Amino acid sequence: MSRPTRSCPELEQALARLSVAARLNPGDVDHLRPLCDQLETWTAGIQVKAPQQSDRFRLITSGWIYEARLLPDGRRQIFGYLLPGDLICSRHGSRGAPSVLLAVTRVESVELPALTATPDGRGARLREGLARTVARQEERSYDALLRVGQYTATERMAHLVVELRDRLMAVGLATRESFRAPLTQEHLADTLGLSVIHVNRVLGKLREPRMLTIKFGVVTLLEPERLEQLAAGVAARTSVEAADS
Amino acid sequence: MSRPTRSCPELEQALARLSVAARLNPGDVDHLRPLCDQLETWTAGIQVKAPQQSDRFRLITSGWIYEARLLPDGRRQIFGYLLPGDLICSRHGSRGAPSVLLAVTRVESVELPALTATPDGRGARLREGLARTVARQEERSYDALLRVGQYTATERMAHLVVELRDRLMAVGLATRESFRAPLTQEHLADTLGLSVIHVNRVLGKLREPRMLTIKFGVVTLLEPERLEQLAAGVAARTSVEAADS
DNA sequence: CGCGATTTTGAGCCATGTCAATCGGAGTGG
DNA sequence: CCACTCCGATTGACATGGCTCAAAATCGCG
Repeated sequence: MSRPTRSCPELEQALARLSVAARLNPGDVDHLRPLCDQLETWTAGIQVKAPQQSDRFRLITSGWIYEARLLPDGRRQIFGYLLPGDLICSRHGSRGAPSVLLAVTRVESVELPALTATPDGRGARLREGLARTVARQEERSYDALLRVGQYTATERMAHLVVELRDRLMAVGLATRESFRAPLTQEHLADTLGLSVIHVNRVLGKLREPRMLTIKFGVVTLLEPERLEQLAAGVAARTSVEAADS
Repeated sequence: MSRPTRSCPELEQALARLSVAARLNPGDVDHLRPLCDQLETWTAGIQVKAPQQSDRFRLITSGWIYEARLLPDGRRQIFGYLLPGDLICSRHGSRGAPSVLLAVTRVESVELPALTATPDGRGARLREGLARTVARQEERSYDALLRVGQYTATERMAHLVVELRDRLMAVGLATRESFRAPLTQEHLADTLGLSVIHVNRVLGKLREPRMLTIKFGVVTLLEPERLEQLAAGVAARTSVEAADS
């Protein structure tokens, strides 16, 4: 649970992604790496505890987490996913009404060191970078709101798939056309504000014209361009119907 | 545009609300008040510019603003509203894709002073308080996401009305049963992810059983309890239909 | 009084939801 | 290796919430 972490590809990828998102320079990353010694692992389906202190962060090195709020009658809204390279911080789980973090798969993470102020300004720089990264993560809720509030079911699906692809591409876990995703159609439904059955139909409608397939946890964007257009909300509604006729 | 502000009830209310949200103590408020000298006003319908620097804040003393993203084909998602006592900061308008702040009514605001570190820790305390307040404001996007993703049209309306009432009550601009809101049904529609016409129907369905009326910009919660239940997502779907039969 | 913006109403349709059943793969125990 | 089971994906029939179009009524305002 707290064994010193040997350098491993997952950690490197996560740090690389973090350094981009937080605009760190290589020196800062090198400084950070040996200090990431608090490894923690969660098994699939378990609830993930965010750090208590608001200034501590865990960096996900592998696995998927979703954040959601549950209603008493069983409805569930998934707010979004935390992927390798993302940060878990105390803010998660305290969005007005309580929300929960749940591991979709087995998840590994390292705790970033406490950022004490240093004379060379590195501490402040890191702190600021992490804050920016967390802010970016939170901004995704606005994308999600637009998606659910204004998009059609097909557009929503495209939007989500493109978002996940772009984020995974940044950590080297996706190409422009494909990535692995441990999501069931129920996850997709609760993320997009649709019923499971309608998600299935939408997937069928995107599969026929060979635009998108989701099979065995593998997402394949057969026509990335079309999907990106759909995701941007600029594709005429008709372009989908035209395709499958 | 930059005349010294005389003490006025609006400013006092806004400061009072801020002091609660940011957990300031009276001394801090007294310290802040005379420094709020940069008054700025926007007229209804105009775009509101957020402060450039990320550490500067404007406190709204009167008026309503909405934040939205616009799609090329005319669709619009309203993310939420900024009310008296809320803070405008640089983060607004930069949520991934660009979003805009638009004044619903005439809006007045004051710029809070720059927060320099002080020996007595007041600067740091204020800074932290403001950050917490902004964070709280942003958390509302998660409420909105749940609302649009999982709630029925009726529940969405109740949820929004209750949210606005609660926030306005905190600044003394609402009672438990009523408040003034400068929103058209089109605003409501774009906030709730519904069509204008359906908003109208929902309002009709809430008006008949005398639960809620929106008329002349005045929102009246005739049955606050029922609406609060609807807003919490715990009211059986049937309770509404039962009521209007 | 007349005009534009907003609200209201009606008819009809489509997207999406519900219910129920089947199918398929993955694991498990015999 | 097979039967069983469970979970997720798929399909069909059907119901309905919410959308579109069109038009009338109402309000706010000059």
